[in-house]
Amino acid sequence: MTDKPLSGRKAQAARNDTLILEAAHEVFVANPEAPIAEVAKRAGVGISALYRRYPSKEDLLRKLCGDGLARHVELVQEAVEAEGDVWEAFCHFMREVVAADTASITVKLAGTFTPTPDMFAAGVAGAELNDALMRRLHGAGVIREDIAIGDIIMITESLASIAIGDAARTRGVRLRILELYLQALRAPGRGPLPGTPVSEEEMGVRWIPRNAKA
Amino acid sequence: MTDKPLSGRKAQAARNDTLILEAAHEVFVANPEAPIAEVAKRAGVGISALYRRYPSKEDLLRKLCGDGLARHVELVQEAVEAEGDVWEAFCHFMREVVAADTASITVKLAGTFTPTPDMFAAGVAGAELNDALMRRLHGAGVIREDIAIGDIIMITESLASIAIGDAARTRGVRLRILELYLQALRAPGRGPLPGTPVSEEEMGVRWIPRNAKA
DNA sequence: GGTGCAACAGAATGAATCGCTCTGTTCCGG
DNA sequence: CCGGAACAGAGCGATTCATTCTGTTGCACC
Repeated sequence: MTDKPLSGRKAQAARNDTLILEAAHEVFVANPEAPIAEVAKRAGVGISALYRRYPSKEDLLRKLCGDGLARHVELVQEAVEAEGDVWEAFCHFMREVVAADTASITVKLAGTFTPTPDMFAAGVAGAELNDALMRRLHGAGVIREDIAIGDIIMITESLASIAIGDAARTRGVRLRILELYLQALRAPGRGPLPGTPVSEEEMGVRWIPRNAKA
Repeated sequence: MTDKPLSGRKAQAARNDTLILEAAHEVFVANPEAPIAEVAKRAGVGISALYRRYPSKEDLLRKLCGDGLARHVELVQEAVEAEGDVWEAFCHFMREVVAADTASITVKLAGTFTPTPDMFAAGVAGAELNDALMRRLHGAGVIREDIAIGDIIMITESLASIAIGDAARTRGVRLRILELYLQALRAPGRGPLPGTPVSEEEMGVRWIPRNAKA
């Protein structure tokens, strides 16, 4: 049982695993309502290769969203635990979030499937880490005092909506605009902000599946 | 021929005109692919009331988008011609753009219909006015030097993507985040921006209808 | 009080889309 | 040469939606 060549059908299967996930990510970020056939085409495989792995489209979506969420939680954790300059850790975190496109996936796909308990758990864990991150930033006095976590989330989501040209160009532009945000977020602010930040409950609504009748 | 009461069927018809447009705006901003029946329901009229006014869904979309574009051009013009504080005029302009939701409509609907020559003309006029506005801002030295019009457009579009709670709440949050942007845009910046602004050509692509085969 | 018609509501239609299943094919391991 | 895992993609059935069609209503005018 060597594991280098892993030749033949097995190899193709293993390759297809990641091929499919990558294709699905690209396709569904570009268009959350894309047909499953488009994912297959992008991955260069047949439809049955998809259904062999996931019992239904919803399952694939769930997997994708779960991965995105997990990655996001990972990034927040890193930011919370990072040693050294607190502000730099935050900037790095934000750039990573934009680059990994985790906000795109979670926001655009939210409501297209019924979440699993695991995802709820991850969501809760993420929320707590978010709070920890904010406390850390405020404690160090590096971020404007009137900024709450809801603002940060709105920012990442608004950045995720930017799409122009190909994926690389899109990322470049998002990172450019992100820099504007970062400079604006840094304490002290140049002036007060109107309104109130978005609260946890306001965001939670999005996770209920959009099937119920009016 | 009094024109106050304008009783009976005529009155209802006139009322329906605006009712339908408002409903269509709300519905399509919330979901650009919404069925025409939803617009009818929101407007509280039957489907035939729509088809009496617009030959097809595409025509309605065009009308909506055209109106949004026209309004946008109006706002830019005001900003360019405004007397007094240049920066204040710009801030006012941005707040109006966010409040009027013109970016939402034009971006989300772009590509869902074939544009008319008029719309191209309006687009060109708008682009020129945009440039004039930027020249004015840079001339007065109130905006960061490294900001181009493409950045401003990305900003308005990213703001337009924010949606949470009802329309009023959404607008409040957008205005809040806008304030962050405005503070970041004000000269002098706190640091350089990476990448390059989005160019005119990059944006133009979106207006070609999304029908052609791959 | 009847008549024509503009304006309307909403059901019926026909075309398209899409998730999923099913049939047949390929190619590796033994 | 055989069995079966893995696959490609056509076909099916359900759903969705733009548009059309069939009445219905109420106003203006006689």
